[in-house]
Amino acid sequence: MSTSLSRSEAKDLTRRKLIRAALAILDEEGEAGLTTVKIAKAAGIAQSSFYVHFKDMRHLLRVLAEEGGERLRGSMREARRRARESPDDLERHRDTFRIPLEAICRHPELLRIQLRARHDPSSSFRDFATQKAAAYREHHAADLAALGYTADDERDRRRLEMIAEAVDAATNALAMGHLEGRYPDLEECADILTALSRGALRLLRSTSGGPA
Amino acid sequence: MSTSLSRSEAKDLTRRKLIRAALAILDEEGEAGLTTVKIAKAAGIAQSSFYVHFKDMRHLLRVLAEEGGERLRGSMREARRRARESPDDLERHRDTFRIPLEAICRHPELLRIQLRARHDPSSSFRDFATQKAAAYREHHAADLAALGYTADDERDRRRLEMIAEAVDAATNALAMGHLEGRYPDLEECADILTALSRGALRLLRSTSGGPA
DNA sequence: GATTTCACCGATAGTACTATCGGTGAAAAT
DNA sequence: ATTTTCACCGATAGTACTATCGGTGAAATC
Repeated sequence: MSTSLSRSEAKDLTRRKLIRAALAILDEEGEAGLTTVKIAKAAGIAQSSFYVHFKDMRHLLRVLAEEGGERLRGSMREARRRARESPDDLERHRDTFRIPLEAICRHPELLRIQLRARHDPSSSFRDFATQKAAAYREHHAADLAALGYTADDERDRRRLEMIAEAVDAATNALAMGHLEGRYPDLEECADILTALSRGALRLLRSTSGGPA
Repeated sequence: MSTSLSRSEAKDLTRRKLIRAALAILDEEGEAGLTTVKIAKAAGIAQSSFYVHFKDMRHLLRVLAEEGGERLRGSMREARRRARESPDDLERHRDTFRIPLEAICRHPELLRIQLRARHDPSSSFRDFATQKAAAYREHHAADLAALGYTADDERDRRRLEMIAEAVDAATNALAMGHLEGRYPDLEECADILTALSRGALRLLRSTSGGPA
Protein backbone atom coordinates (compact mmCIF):
# COMPACT_ATOMS: atom_id res chain seq x y z
CA MET A 1 0.00 0.00 0.00
CA SER A 2 2.12 2.89 1.28
CA THR A 3 5.50 1.18 0.95
CA SER A 4 6.02 -0.29 -2.51
CA LEU A 5 7.22 -3.87 -2.23
CA SER A 6 10.32 -5.24 -3.86
CA ARG A 7 9.77 -7.45 -6.89
CA SER A 8 10.42 -10.74 -5.07
CA GLU A 9 8.21 -9.67 -2.15
CA ALA A 10 5.38 -8.82 -4.53
CA LYS A 11 5.75 -12.16 -6.32
CA ASP A 12 5.70 -14.06 -3.05
CA LEU A 13 2.59 -12.17 -1.97
CA THR A 14 0.82 -13.07 -5.21
CA ARG A 15 1.85 -16.69 -4.77
CA ARG A 16 0.39 -16.78 -1.29
CA LYS A 17 -2.80 -15.15 -2.61
CA LEU A 18 -3.06 -17.94 -5.19
CA ILE A 19 -2.60 -20.68 -2.57
CA ARG A 20 -5.07 -19.00 -0.24
CA ALA A 21 -7.63 -18.66 -3.04
CA ALA A 22 -7.09 -22.28 -4.14
CA LEU A 23 -7.64 -23.62 -0.61
CA ALA A 24 -10.84 -21.59 -0.27
CA ILE A 25 -12.21 -22.84 -3.60
CA LEU A 26 -11.13 -26.40 -2.75
CA ASP A 27 -13.08 -26.21 0.49
CA GLU A 28 -16.16 -24.54 -0.98
CA GLU A 29 -16.47 -26.28 -4.34
CA GLY A 30 -14.28 -29.34 -4.13
CA GLU A 31 -11.50 -30.45 -6.42
CA ALA A 32 -13.83 -30.41 -9.43
CA GLY A 33 -14.33 -26.66 -9.05
CA LEU A 34 -10.64 -25.91 -8.85
CA THR A 35 -9.68 -24.25 -12.17
CA THR A 36 -6.93 -21.83 -13.10
CA VAL A 37 -9.63 -19.39 -14.22
CA LYS A 38 -11.29 -19.25 -10.79
CA ILE A 39 -8.06 -19.30 -8.80
CA ALA A 40 -6.49 -16.47 -10.80
CA LYS A 41 -9.66 -14.40 -10.69
CA ALA A 42 -9.99 -14.86 -6.91
CA ALA A 43 -6.32 -13.87 -6.51
CA GLY A 44 -6.84 -10.82 -8.73
CA ILE A 45 -4.48 -11.70 -11.60
CA ALA A 46 -4.88 -12.88 -15.19
CA GLN A 47 -5.45 -16.59 -15.81
CA SER A 48 -2.23 -16.88 -17.78
CA SER A 49 -0.22 -15.40 -14.89
CA PHE A 50 -1.06 -18.49 -12.86
CA TYR A 51 1.77 -20.17 -14.80
CA VAL A 52 4.32 -17.65 -13.57
CA HIS A 53 3.97 -19.25 -10.14
CA PHE A 54 3.16 -22.88 -10.92
CA LYS A 55 4.32 -25.09 -13.76
CA ASP A 56 0.81 -26.48 -14.15
CA MET A 57 -2.22 -27.52 -12.11
CA ARG A 58 -0.45 -30.60 -10.75
CA HIS A 59 2.29 -28.44 -9.35
CA LEU A 60 -0.21 -26.35 -7.41
CA LEU A 61 -1.94 -29.48 -6.09
CA ARG A 62 1.42 -30.84 -4.88
CA VAL A 63 2.14 -27.55 -3.14
CA LEU A 64 -1.33 -27.53 -1.54
CA ALA A 65 -0.78 -31.05 -0.21
CA GLU A 66 2.56 -30.04 1.30
CA GLU A 67 1.06 -26.85 2.73
CA GLY A 68 -1.89 -28.72 4.28
CA GLY A 69 0.40 -31.50 5.51
CA GLU A 70 2.63 -28.99 7.25
CA ARG A 71 -0.30 -27.37 9.07
CA LEU A 72 -1.65 -30.82 10.02
CA ARG A 73 1.76 -31.91 11.31
CA GLY A 74 1.97 -28.73 13.36
CA SER A 75 -1.43 -29.35 14.97
CA MET A 76 -0.51 -32.97 15.70
CA ARG A 77 2.83 -32.13 17.30
CA GLU A 78 1.03 -29.64 19.51
CA ALA A 79 -1.66 -32.23 20.36
CA ARG A 80 0.90 -34.88 21.30
CA ARG A 81 2.91 -32.42 23.37
CA ARG A 82 -0.11 -31.24 25.34
CA ALA A 83 -1.54 -34.74 25.83
CA ARG A 84 1.76 -35.86 27.37
CA GLU A 85 1.55 -33.07 29.92
CA SER A 86 -1.73 -34.28 31.42
CA PRO A 87 -1.44 -35.29 35.08
CA ASP A 88 -3.19 -38.68 35.30
CA ASP A 89 -4.11 -41.47 32.90
CA LEU A 90 -7.83 -40.71 32.80
CA GLU A 91 -7.19 -37.09 31.92
CA ARG A 92 -4.58 -38.12 29.36
CA HIS A 93 -7.04 -40.51 27.76
CA ARG A 94 -9.62 -37.76 27.54
CA ASP A 95 -7.06 -35.35 26.09
CA THR A 96 -6.30 -37.93 23.42
CA PHE A 97 -9.69 -36.92 22.02
CA ARG A 98 -10.24 -33.35 23.12
CA ILE A 99 -7.04 -32.08 21.58
CA PRO A 100 -7.58 -33.57 18.10
CA LEU A 101 -11.16 -32.25 18.20
CA GLU A 102 -9.82 -28.78 18.94
CA ALA A 103 -7.20 -29.12 16.21
CA ILE A 104 -9.91 -30.03 13.70
CA CYS A 105 -12.00 -27.02 14.71
CA ARG A 106 -9.03 -24.72 14.16
CA HIS A 107 -8.67 -25.86 10.54
CA PRO A 108 -11.97 -27.51 9.57
CA GLU A 109 -11.27 -27.07 5.86
CA LEU A 110 -8.30 -29.43 6.14
CA LEU A 111 -10.47 -32.22 7.53
CA ARG A 112 -13.17 -31.63 4.93
CA ILE A 113 -10.65 -31.75 2.10
CA GLN A 114 -9.01 -34.84 3.55
CA LEU A 115 -12.26 -36.77 4.07
CA ARG A 116 -13.32 -35.93 0.54
CA ALA A 117 -10.01 -36.90 -1.03
CA ARG A 118 -9.83 -40.16 0.87
CA HIS A 119 -12.79 -41.69 -0.94
CA ASP A 120 -12.42 -40.05 -4.33
CA PRO A 121 -10.42 -42.15 -6.80
CA SER A 122 -9.93 -39.12 -9.05
CA SER A 123 -8.49 -36.97 -6.28
CA SER A 124 -4.88 -35.83 -6.47
CA PHE A 125 -4.76 -35.98 -2.69
CA ARG A 126 -6.03 -39.52 -2.31
CA ASP A 127 -2.69 -41.19 -1.60
CA PHE A 128 -1.71 -38.31 0.63
CA ALA A 129 -4.96 -38.54 2.64
CA THR A 130 -4.75 -42.33 2.97
CA GLN A 131 -1.17 -42.06 4.14
CA LYS A 132 -2.01 -39.36 6.69
CA ALA A 133 -4.94 -41.38 8.04
CA ALA A 134 -2.77 -44.48 8.42
CA ALA A 135 -0.08 -42.48 10.19
CA TYR A 136 -2.60 -40.96 12.57
CA ARG A 137 -4.16 -44.37 13.24
CA GLU A 138 -0.77 -45.83 14.16
CA HIS A 139 0.02 -42.84 16.33
CA HIS A 140 -3.30 -43.26 18.11
CA ALA A 141 -2.71 -47.00 18.61
CA ALA A 142 0.71 -46.18 20.08
CA ASP A 143 -0.92 -43.65 22.45
CA LEU A 144 -3.34 -46.32 23.64
CA ALA A 145 -0.46 -48.75 24.11
CA ALA A 146 1.32 -46.07 26.17
CA LEU A 147 -1.77 -45.89 28.39
CA GLY A 148 -1.13 -49.49 29.35
CA TYR A 149 -3.20 -51.38 26.81
CA THR A 150 -0.35 -53.61 25.86
CA ALA A 151 -0.95 -55.76 22.82
CA ASP A 152 1.12 -58.91 23.20
CA ASP A 153 -0.16 -61.21 20.49
CA GLU A 154 -1.14 -60.53 16.90
CA ARG A 155 -4.85 -60.67 17.66
CA ASP A 156 -4.63 -57.91 20.26
CA ARG A 157 -2.40 -55.81 18.07
CA ARG A 158 -4.93 -56.01 15.26
CA ARG A 159 -7.76 -55.22 17.67
CA LEU A 160 -5.89 -52.20 18.98
CA GLU A 161 -5.54 -50.97 15.39
CA MET A 162 -9.22 -51.61 14.71
CA ILE A 163 -10.20 -49.67 17.82
CA ALA A 164 -7.92 -46.81 16.81
CA GLU A 165 -9.42 -46.73 13.30
CA ALA A 166 -12.99 -46.94 14.58
CA VAL A 167 -12.46 -44.22 17.17
CA ASP A 168 -10.69 -41.97 14.67
CA ALA A 169 -13.67 -42.27 12.33
CA ALA A 170 -15.99 -41.47 15.24
CA THR A 171 -13.83 -38.46 16.13
CA ASN A 172 -14.09 -37.10 12.60
CA ALA A 173 -17.84 -37.71 12.52
CA LEU A 174 -18.49 -35.90 15.81
CA ALA A 175 -16.16 -33.07 14.80
CA MET A 176 -18.12 -32.63 11.57
CA GLY A 177 -21.36 -32.73 13.58
CA HIS A 178 -19.96 -30.04 15.86
CA LEU A 179 -18.95 -27.89 12.89
CA GLU A 180 -22.41 -28.34 11.40
CA GLY A 181 -23.90 -27.07 14.64
CA ARG A 182 -25.56 -30.31 15.73
CA TYR A 183 -23.32 -30.89 18.74
CA PRO A 184 -22.47 -27.48 20.19
CA ASP A 185 -20.47 -28.77 23.17
CA LEU A 186 -17.03 -30.03 22.23
CA GLU A 187 -16.48 -31.34 25.76
CA GLU A 188 -19.51 -33.59 25.35
CA CYS A 189 -17.99 -34.95 22.11
CA ALA A 190 -14.82 -35.76 24.03
CA ASP A 191 -16.91 -37.48 26.73
CA ILE A 192 -18.64 -39.69 24.18
CA LEU A 193 -15.37 -40.61 22.47
CA THR A 194 -13.71 -41.42 25.79
CA ALA A 195 -16.61 -43.67 26.71
CA LEU A 196 -16.56 -45.37 23.30
CA SER A 197 -12.86 -45.97 23.53
CA ARG A 198 -12.92 -47.28 27.09
CA GLY A 199 -15.72 -49.64 26.19
CA ALA A 200 -13.79 -51.14 23.31
CA LEU A 201 -10.53 -51.32 25.25
CA ARG A 202 -12.33 -53.50 27.78
CA LEU A 203 -11.98 -56.22 25.14
CA LEU A 204 -8.21 -56.00 25.48
CA ARG A 205 -8.05 -55.37 29.19
CA SER A 206 -9.82 -58.63 29.90
CA THR A 207 -7.11 -60.60 28.14
CA SER A 208 -3.93 -58.65 28.72
CA GLY A 209 -4.57 -56.27 31.60
CA GLY A 210 -4.56 -52.49 31.64
CA PRO A 211 -5.05 -49.39 33.78
CA ALA A 212 -8.01 -48.72 36.03
CA MET B 1 -28.78 -63.89 -28.83
CA SER B 2 -30.94 -66.54 -30.52
CA THR B 3 -34.32 -64.88 -30.00
CA SER B 4 -34.39 -61.37 -31.43
CA LEU B 5 -35.80 -58.97 -28.86
CA SER B 6 -38.73 -56.67 -29.41
CA ARG B 7 -37.89 -53.01 -29.87
CA SER B 8 -38.94 -51.96 -26.34
CA GLU B 9 -37.11 -54.91 -24.78
CA ALA B 10 -33.95 -53.99 -26.66
CA LYS B 11 -34.24 -50.36 -25.57
CA ASP B 12 -34.73 -51.35 -21.96
CA LEU B 13 -31.70 -53.63 -22.15
CA THR B 14 -29.56 -50.80 -23.50
CA ARG B 15 -30.83 -48.52 -20.76
CA ARG B 16 -29.85 -51.03 -18.10
CA LYS B 17 -26.44 -51.42 -19.76
CA LEU B 18 -25.97 -47.65 -19.50
CA ILE B 19 -26.92 -47.57 -15.80
CA ARG B 20 -24.69 -50.54 -15.08
CA ALA B 21 -21.77 -48.94 -16.92
CA ALA B 22 -22.34 -45.62 -15.15
CA LEU B 23 -22.35 -47.23 -11.70
CA ALA B 24 -19.11 -49.07 -12.50
CA ILE B 25 -17.38 -45.90 -13.71
CA LEU B 26 -18.75 -43.95 -10.74
CA ASP B 27 -17.23 -46.51 -8.38
CA GLU B 28 -13.91 -46.80 -10.18
CA GLU B 29 -13.25 -43.22 -11.23
CA GLY B 30 -15.62 -41.09 -9.18
CA GLU B 31 -18.12 -38.52 -10.33
CA ALA B 32 -15.41 -36.53 -12.12
CA GLY B 33 -14.75 -39.46 -14.47
CA LEU B 34 -18.40 -39.91 -15.35
CA THR B 35 -18.82 -38.64 -18.94
CA THR B 36 -21.30 -39.51 -21.67
CA VAL B 37 -18.35 -40.58 -23.83
CA LYS B 38 -17.15 -43.21 -21.36
CA ILE B 39 -20.61 -44.41 -20.37
CA ALA B 40 -21.75 -44.87 -23.96
CA LYS B 41 -18.52 -46.58 -24.95
CA ALA B 42 -18.73 -48.97 -21.97
CA ALA B 43 -22.35 -49.75 -22.88
CA GLY B 44 -21.37 -50.32 -26.53
CA ILE B 45 -23.36 -47.53 -28.16
CA ALA B 46 -22.57 -44.16 -29.75
CA GLN B 47 -22.12 -41.16 -27.46
CA SER B 48 -25.07 -39.36 -29.04
CA SER B 49 -27.36 -42.33 -28.38
CA PHE B 50 -26.96 -41.68 -24.68
CA TYR B 51 -29.59 -38.97 -25.17
CA VAL B 52 -32.14 -41.44 -26.46
CA HIS B 53 -32.35 -42.79 -22.89
CA PHE B 54 -31.63 -39.75 -20.73
CA LYS B 55 -32.52 -36.10 -21.26
CA ASP B 56 -29.07 -35.08 -20.08
CA MET B 57 -26.38 -35.96 -17.55
CA ARG B 58 -28.46 -34.69 -14.64
CA HIS B 59 -31.27 -37.03 -15.56
CA LEU B 60 -28.93 -40.03 -15.41
CA LEU B 61 -27.56 -38.89 -12.04
CA ARG B 62 -31.10 -38.62 -10.66
CA VAL B 63 -31.89 -42.10 -11.88
CA LEU B 64 -28.66 -43.46 -10.37
CA ALA B 65 -29.56 -41.92 -7.00
CA GLU B 66 -33.01 -43.52 -7.11
CA GLU B 67 -31.53 -46.85 -8.20
CA GLY B 68 -28.92 -46.81 -5.42
CA GLY B 69 -31.48 -45.62 -2.88
CA GLU B 70 -33.78 -48.50 -3.75
CA ARG B 71 -31.02 -51.09 -3.28
CA LEU B 72 -29.98 -49.44 0.00
CA ARG B 73 -33.56 -49.41 1.24
CA GLY B 74 -33.85 -53.09 0.38
CA SER B 75 -30.73 -53.98 2.36
CA MET B 76 -31.91 -51.94 5.32
CA ARG B 77 -35.37 -53.46 5.41
CA GLU B 78 -33.76 -56.89 5.39
CA ALA B 79 -31.35 -55.85 8.16
CA ARG B 80 -34.12 -54.52 10.37
CA ARG B 81 -36.23 -57.60 9.81
CA ARG B 82 -33.44 -60.01 10.70
CA ALA B 83 -32.27 -57.99 13.71
CA ARG B 84 -35.79 -58.13 15.17
CA GLU B 85 -35.74 -61.92 14.95
CA SER B 86 -32.73 -62.30 17.26
CA PRO B 87 -33.54 -64.19 20.47
CA ASP B 88 -32.01 -62.10 23.26
CA ASP B 89 -30.92 -58.49 23.73
CA LEU B 90 -27.19 -59.17 23.58
CA GLU B 91 -27.51 -61.03 20.29
CA ARG B 92 -29.84 -58.33 18.96
CA HIS B 93 -27.33 -55.67 19.88
CA ARG B 94 -24.60 -57.55 18.09
CA ASP B 95 -26.82 -58.06 15.04
CA THR B 96 -27.36 -54.30 14.96
CA PHE B 97 -23.79 -54.21 13.69
CA ARG B 98 -23.21 -57.51 11.95
CA ILE B 99 -26.13 -57.13 9.59
CA PRO B 100 -25.23 -53.63 8.33
CA LEU B 101 -21.65 -54.83 7.90
CA GLU B 102 -22.87 -57.69 5.76
CA ALA B 103 -25.15 -55.36 3.80
CA ILE B 104 -22.21 -53.09 3.06
CA CYS B 105 -20.11 -56.02 1.85
CA ARG B 106 -22.87 -57.07 -0.53
CA HIS B 107 -22.85 -53.66 -2.25
CA PRO B 108 -19.54 -52.02 -1.34
CA GLU B 109 -19.74 -49.63 -4.29
CA LEU B 110 -22.84 -48.02 -2.79
CA LEU B 111 -21.02 -47.19 0.44
CA ARG B 112 -17.98 -45.90 -1.44
CA ILE B 113 -20.11 -43.66 -3.63
CA GLN B 114 -22.10 -42.43 -0.64
CA LEU B 115 -19.05 -41.65 1.52
CA ARG B 116 -17.50 -39.77 -1.37
CA ALA B 117 -20.65 -37.78 -2.19
CA ARG B 118 -21.23 -36.84 1.43
CA HIS B 119 -18.16 -34.65 1.63
CA ASP B 120 -18.01 -33.35 -1.92
CA PRO B 121 -19.80 -30.02 -2.40
CA SER B 122 -19.80 -30.51 -6.17
CA SER B 123 -21.47 -33.92 -5.97
CA SER B 124 -24.97 -34.37 -7.36
CA PHE B 125 -25.56 -36.96 -4.67
CA ARG B 126 -24.56 -34.83 -1.71
CA ASP B 127 -28.05 -33.99 -0.45
CA PHE B 128 -29.13 -37.55 -1.08
CA ALA B 129 -26.19 -38.99 0.88
CA THR B 130 -26.62 -36.57 3.79
CA GLN B 131 -30.30 -37.41 3.96
CA LYS B 132 -29.63 -41.16 3.91
CA ALA B 133 -27.00 -40.86 6.63
CA ALA B 134 -29.37 -38.85 8.85
CA ALA B 135 -32.15 -41.39 8.31
CA TYR B 136 -29.85 -44.27 9.19
CA ARG B 137 -28.59 -42.44 12.27
CA GLU B 138 -32.13 -41.91 13.53
CA HIS B 139 -33.02 -45.50 12.80
CA HIS B 140 -29.97 -46.66 14.73
CA ALA B 141 -30.81 -44.38 17.66
CA ALA B 142 -34.33 -45.82 17.68
CA ASP B 143 -32.87 -49.35 17.71
CA LEU B 144 -30.77 -48.46 20.73
CA ALA B 145 -33.80 -46.95 22.43
CA ALA B 146 -35.68 -50.20 21.73
CA LEU B 147 -32.89 -52.07 23.50
CA GLY B 148 -33.82 -50.23 26.67
CA TYR B 149 -31.56 -47.21 26.54
CA THR B 150 -34.38 -44.81 27.15
CA ALA B 151 -33.51 -41.18 26.68
CA ASP B 152 -35.78 -39.16 28.92
CA ASP B 153 -34.30 -35.68 28.85
CA GLU B 154 -32.87 -33.65 26.00
CA ARG B 155 -29.28 -34.28 27.05
CA ASP B 156 -29.69 -38.05 26.85
CA ARG B 157 -31.53 -37.85 23.56
CA ARG B 158 -28.67 -35.82 22.09
CA ARG B 159 -26.13 -38.23 23.54
CA LEU B 160 -27.98 -41.18 22.05
CA GLU B 161 -27.83 -39.45 18.65
CA MET B 162 -24.13 -38.70 19.08
CA ILE B 163 -23.44 -42.33 19.97
CA ALA B 164 -25.43 -43.49 16.94
CA GLU B 165 -23.51 -41.11 14.66
CA ALA B 166 -20.14 -42.07 16.12
CA VAL B 167 -20.83 -45.79 15.91
CA ASP B 168 -22.16 -45.48 12.34
CA ALA B 169 -18.93 -43.76 11.33
CA ALA B 170 -16.95 -46.52 13.03
CA THR B 171 -19.05 -49.14 11.23
CA ASN B 172 -18.29 -47.58 7.86
CA ALA B 173 -14.59 -47.30 8.71
CA LEU B 174 -14.27 -50.94 9.75
CA ALA B 175 -16.30 -52.08 6.74
CA MET B 176 -13.93 -50.16 4.45
CA GLY B 177 -10.97 -51.71 6.30
CA HIS B 178 -12.50 -55.14 5.78
CA LEU B 179 -13.04 -54.47 2.06
CA GLU B 180 -9.44 -53.26 1.78
CA GLY B 181 -8.31 -56.55 3.30
CA ARG B 182 -6.96 -55.16 6.55
CA TYR B 183 -9.58 -56.79 8.78
CA PRO B 184 -10.43 -60.16 7.24
CA ASP B 185 -12.84 -61.27 9.97
CA LEU B 186 -16.21 -59.55 9.80
CA GLU B 187 -17.26 -61.12 13.12
CA GLU B 188 -14.32 -59.43 14.81
CA CYS B 189 -15.48 -56.08 13.36
CA ALA B 190 -18.90 -56.69 14.88
CA ASP B 191 -17.26 -57.54 18.22
CA ILE B 192 -15.34 -54.27 18.26
CA LEU B 193 -18.41 -52.25 17.33
CA THR B 194 -20.51 -53.95 19.99
CA ALA B 195 -17.86 -53.21 22.61
CA LEU B 196 -17.57 -49.57 21.46
CA SER B 197 -21.31 -49.12 21.58
CA ARG B 198 -21.76 -50.76 24.99
CA GLY B 199 -18.99 -48.62 26.41
CA ALA B 200 -20.63 -45.41 25.24
CA LEU B 201 -24.09 -46.49 26.32
CA ARG B 202 -22.74 -46.86 29.85
CA LEU B 203 -22.89 -43.06 29.92
CA LEU B 204 -26.66 -43.25 29.53
CA ARG B 205 -27.23 -46.32 31.67
CA SER B 206 -25.67 -44.64 34.67
CA THR B 207 -28.22 -41.84 34.57
CA SER B 208 -31.38 -43.39 33.18
CA GLY B 209 -31.04 -47.15 33.52
CA GLY B 210 -30.85 -49.84 30.82
CA PRO B 211 -30.53 -53.59 30.18
CA ALA B 212 -27.85 -55.84 31.64
C1' DG C 1 -46.68 -54.84 -48.92
C1' DA C 2 -46.71 -50.03 -47.98
C1' DT C 3 -46.09 -46.74 -44.45
C1' DT C 4 -44.75 -45.14 -40.07
C1' DT C 5 -42.01 -45.27 -36.04
C1' DC C 6 -37.81 -44.92 -33.64
C1' DA C 7 -33.27 -46.66 -31.62
C1' DC C 8 -29.12 -45.79 -33.15
C1' DC C 9 -25.45 -43.59 -35.92
C1' DG C 10 -21.84 -39.93 -37.57
C1' DA C 11 -20.99 -35.18 -37.78
C1' DT C 12 -20.67 -30.98 -35.58
C1' DA C 13 -21.73 -26.48 -33.07
C1' DG C 14 -21.09 -24.74 -28.58
C1' DT C 15 -18.81 -24.49 -24.01
C1' DA C 16 -15.18 -24.61 -20.52
C1' DC C 17 -10.72 -25.28 -19.43
C1' DT C 18 -5.38 -25.73 -20.01
C1' DA C 19 -1.23 -24.05 -21.38
C1' DT C 20 1.71 -21.19 -24.51
C1' DC C 21 3.17 -16.92 -26.83
C1' DG C 22 4.73 -12.32 -27.73
C1' DG C 23 4.20 -7.74 -25.78
C1' DT C 24 4.57 -4.17 -21.87
C1' DG C 25 6.17 -1.40 -18.14
C1' DA C 26 8.38 -0.95 -13.94
C1' DA C 27 11.96 -2.71 -10.89
C1' DA C 28 16.76 -4.11 -10.80
C1' DA C 29 21.34 -4.25 -12.45
C1' DT C 30 24.92 -2.11 -15.02
C1' DA D 1 21.44 6.99 -17.93
C1' DT D 2 21.11 2.79 -20.21
C1' DT D 3 20.23 -1.94 -20.40
C1' DT D 4 18.38 -6.09 -18.60
C1' DT D 5 15.10 -8.71 -16.13
C1' DC D 6 10.65 -10.44 -15.25
C1' DA D 7 5.78 -10.39 -13.25
C1' DC D 8 1.91 -9.69 -15.48
C1' DC D 9 -1.19 -9.06 -19.48
C1' DG D 10 -4.33 -10.25 -23.68
C1' DA D 11 -4.84 -13.38 -27.35
C1' DT D 12 -5.21 -17.86 -28.85
C1' DA D 13 -4.24 -22.84 -30.18
C1' DG D 14 -5.39 -27.22 -28.40
C1' DT D 15 -8.24 -30.53 -25.75
C1' DA D 16 -12.30 -32.74 -23.71
C1' DC D 17 -16.93 -32.83 -23.11
C1' DT D 18 -22.12 -31.76 -23.88
C1' DA D 19 -25.96 -31.75 -26.57
C1' DT D 20 -28.28 -31.34 -31.12
C1' DC D 21 -29.18 -32.56 -35.94
C1' DG D 22 -30.37 -35.07 -40.05
C1' DG D 23 -29.86 -39.66 -41.89
C1' DT D 24 -30.61 -44.94 -41.82
C1' DG D 25 -32.51 -49.44 -41.45
C1' DA D 26 -35.17 -52.63 -39.10
C1' DA D 27 -39.23 -53.32 -36.26
C1' DA D 28 -44.03 -52.11 -35.70
C1' DT D 29 -48.30 -50.72 -37.60
C1' DC D 30 -51.57 -50.20 -41.10
